[in-house]
Amino acid sequence: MTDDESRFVEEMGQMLASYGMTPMAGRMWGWLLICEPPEQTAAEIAEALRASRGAISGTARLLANAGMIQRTTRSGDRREYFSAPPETFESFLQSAASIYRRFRLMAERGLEAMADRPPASRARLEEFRDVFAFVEREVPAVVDRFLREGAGRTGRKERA
Amino acid sequence: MTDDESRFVEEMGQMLASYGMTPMAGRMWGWLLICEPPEQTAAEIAEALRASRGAISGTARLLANAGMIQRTTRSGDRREYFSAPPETFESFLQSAASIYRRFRLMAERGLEAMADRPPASRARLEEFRDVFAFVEREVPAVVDRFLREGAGRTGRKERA
DNA sequence: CAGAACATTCAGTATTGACTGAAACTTCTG
DNA sequence: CAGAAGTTTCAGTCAATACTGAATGTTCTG
Repeated sequence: MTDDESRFVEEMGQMLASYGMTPMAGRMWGWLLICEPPEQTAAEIAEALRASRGAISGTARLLANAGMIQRTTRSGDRREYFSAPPETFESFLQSAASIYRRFRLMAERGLEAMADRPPASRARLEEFRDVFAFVEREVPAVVDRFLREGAGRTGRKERA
Repeated sequence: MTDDESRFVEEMGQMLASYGMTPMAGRMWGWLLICEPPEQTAAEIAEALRASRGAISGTARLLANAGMIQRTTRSGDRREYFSAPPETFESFLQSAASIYRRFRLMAERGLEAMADRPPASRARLEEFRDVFAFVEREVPAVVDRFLREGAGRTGRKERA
């Protein structure tokens, strides 16, 4: 790993950490975005990032749950391979969009909590809920539109 | 504050904390979404949340920077009033959308770091950049569309 | 300008939580 | 089935950081 690459990996670590993930999650994702070959074993990643196997294991699960990486296996090989292919960007975006859903649901819980308050008091939270409900509906549509409009432009394989 | 309201405030604290803000930021925002009157002084907030003045001060700046609350003053009153009116939801969304920009910029930094690598190796990051650039462009448009389409529906004052 | 009312800063404390590394577990090979 | 190769779990350590509260700074009033 060159110095520039190492800096990129480290900055990605800080960035994802600033959004509530762990630094290691950012480092691992960053590394999988630039590494060669694109598929790496846990051991390779641990060595590249100079991290423990335990950290890689936990972080891999976190990233996979967020839809940010892919785990693949090969027959006759006990090892697991991790990668961050283009498909994961979209699933990451879609899972990121679920944040809007969480906010809307929170607003609805709040409205239940203040069920017996006058309408004027509730108006703020109702508006809050409406704004987020709208974005929650529209963002997935934006990502889908990229898949259709943008697919050819970047030479990516068309899907579905 | 009723038990239900207190639970809402606390859950909002946990939720924003999970996205990299402080629990206090979430509590304060949550409280400002449901409190009566909608505008509250630092002293009132500190008492409601049973937090120190110092915490309120720092958190208020954080939330104001993120566009999530408004600070207002009144002539002949040294105190500052905090509130979370509907306008702030949109500015919050817009600042949330800037996250896509950060990701795109990060991809571009990464591409610089691997400038002398073969095109096949760079393809992943290029795709990454393209996806996020697309969403970065489109999400503000979604929010704007809400402002136009949704304004009447929720009885909110039309703007601009 | 003195003093009161409020806001901010910051050093210190307590808590949280990220990471390590050894032990336990799983899965494949001969 | 024994052993090897790999992965996951988890108790413990250490660093990061959220919050407190006293001291400092600021702004308005008489």
